Amino acid sequence: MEGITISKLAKKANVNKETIRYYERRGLIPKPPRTESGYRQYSEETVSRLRFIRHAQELGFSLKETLELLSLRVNEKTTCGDLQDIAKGKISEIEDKIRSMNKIKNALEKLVALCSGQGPTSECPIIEILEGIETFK
Amino acid sequence: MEGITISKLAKKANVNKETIRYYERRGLIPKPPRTESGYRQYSEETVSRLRFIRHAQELGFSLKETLELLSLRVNEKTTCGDLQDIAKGKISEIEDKIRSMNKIKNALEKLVALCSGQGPTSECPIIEILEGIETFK
DNA sequence: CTTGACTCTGTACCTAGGTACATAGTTTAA
DNA sequence: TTAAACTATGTACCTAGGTACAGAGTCAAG
Repeated sequence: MEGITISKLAKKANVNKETIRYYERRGLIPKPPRTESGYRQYSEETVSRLRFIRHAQELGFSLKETLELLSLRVNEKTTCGDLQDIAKGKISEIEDKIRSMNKIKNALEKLVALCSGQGPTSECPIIEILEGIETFK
Repeated sequence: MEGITISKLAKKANVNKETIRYYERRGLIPKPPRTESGYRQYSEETVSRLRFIRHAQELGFSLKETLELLSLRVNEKTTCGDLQDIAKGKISEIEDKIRSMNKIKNALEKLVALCSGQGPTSECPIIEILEGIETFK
């Protein structure tokens, strides 16, 4: 068999076979040529493509965003600056998330500080505060 | 009608009606008494309960964890210290998430720094690196 | 007493990112 | 040549946290 079978590709790119078919459905990887009996035949290019997708995921891009990234790449009008803008946007997004996580962390730390760690839950300020009306974000 | 109807409750607790029914199914709020015709009749207590759930959600607890929190509360053997441990565990979890987000942010910042912001995507280091074999986390 | 606003149940649908089958056909190695 | 190991398709299922109907019954105001 010429070309890489789906299992081989899955191993090479370290993803699940079903995930490859799922990506094909979502349009993240092109529909590969088939053998006469219908088996998918992949090239090394698809390995890079899957690697691209995986890296983008690791950077916090969703599959939808990754698809946009892949589409931008083949668009002649897209410039390096466009990609830079996208990356910068993602950085802001991540900064927002980090800020929000820190707020949550601070709120939890306040709860822990208030609680003596002793006695029944009926006297626990953690519960009391969770039930309270005031938001403490 | 004695008791609070589902719509009133939804307004008071600032959640969707369907969400209330969903929480009932998930066991997060107790099944309320019904009128003869089958209408749910809530008490003020449920308002606090919903408030509890919402606050827990804001603190990053999942519905499953919130259910555990609610169950702990009614367990006589649970101490204030148990709750403190749970809150502390949540703090560690959040710290892990923040660390991971910072890694992603750093990686993205490296990409942006490498990219001149000019020229076609074919020469963009962002694309090149996303395609590359090395992980740059 | 009618009409609009409300409630009930059940089920389907949604996003995100897949995983797991069942059933049928194909390829390969002993 | 036959059994194991592959592949195909389609569909259902999973977590998380809900939302949106449809169709039927109920309640309250004018």
